[in-house]
Amino acid sequence: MGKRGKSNRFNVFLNYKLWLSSMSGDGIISEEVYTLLNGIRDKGSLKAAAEDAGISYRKAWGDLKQAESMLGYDLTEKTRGGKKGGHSELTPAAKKLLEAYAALQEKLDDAVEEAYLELKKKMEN
Amino acid sequence: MGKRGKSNRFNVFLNYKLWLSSMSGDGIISEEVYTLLNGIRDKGSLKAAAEDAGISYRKAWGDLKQAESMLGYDLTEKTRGGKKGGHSELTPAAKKLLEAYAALQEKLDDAVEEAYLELKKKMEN
DNA sequence: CACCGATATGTTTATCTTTGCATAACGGCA
DNA sequence: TGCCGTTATGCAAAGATAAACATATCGGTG
Repeated sequence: MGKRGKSNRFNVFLNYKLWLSSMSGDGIISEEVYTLLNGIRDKGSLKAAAEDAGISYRKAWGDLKQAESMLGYDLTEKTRGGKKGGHSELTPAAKKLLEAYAALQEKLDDAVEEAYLELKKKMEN
Repeated sequence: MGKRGKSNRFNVFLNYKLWLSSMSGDGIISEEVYTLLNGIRDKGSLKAAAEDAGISYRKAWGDLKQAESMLGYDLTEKTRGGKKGGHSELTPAAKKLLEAYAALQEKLDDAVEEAYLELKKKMEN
């Protein structure tokens, strides 16, 4: 600590959350869906992706379904039965979305970090 | 519509939400608190600010209290009784926070808008 | 000093979200 | 053909969040 004792540090973090929504406002595509899609790409299974994301399969399935209905096209191609019981994989559209979303997120992470530092500076002076 | 019929418009909006949180993760200062502070500044009353914000007085009061406890200093100076039953006003620290937050929000609004347009372009090509 | 309107706060309801449970379909494989 | 693991989906239970309700306190003012 400085010679004037405790400094007025702004000990608070800035967080943000992104989501896509339909014009009508109902239904969203949250970062959770983004996480799920990543998981599906890596694991080939919605069940595994849900577990990785720490949410119930029931919810993961519902969220994904809603996202697809909102966009108007499928994000996953899923099969039941077969050697491993079934599997899921991303459609080309989903891959495109993931790529675009990753770029968006990176850009916003930077913007938020920058904005936070400015806020902090203002609050600490 | 173009000659090839329906175009693949990306008819989805990008939304975002900001909040400040303590390091420990518990407790947040959401945009709601920002709205409340603005209302208090304009109306001189937490009750009125809560109504304007469309939330219950009970919640507004609790949110504000939590925000103050998180920051470690008061954002409002409140009195009970008196000619108008009581009133609330912002502390200098709160005014500073509001200013800083407004600047932050403007900057991020721009960043999000820009990022959205890029996303849209990528998804529509 | 009784009244008014706002702050202050505990307690109970209501609402919304997520999980959990149950059940079915599917298709390789032993 | 019976078993396995996954997708698919309805429904009830549990948890989280916010609203409502109930008081109490305070200090001008009529």
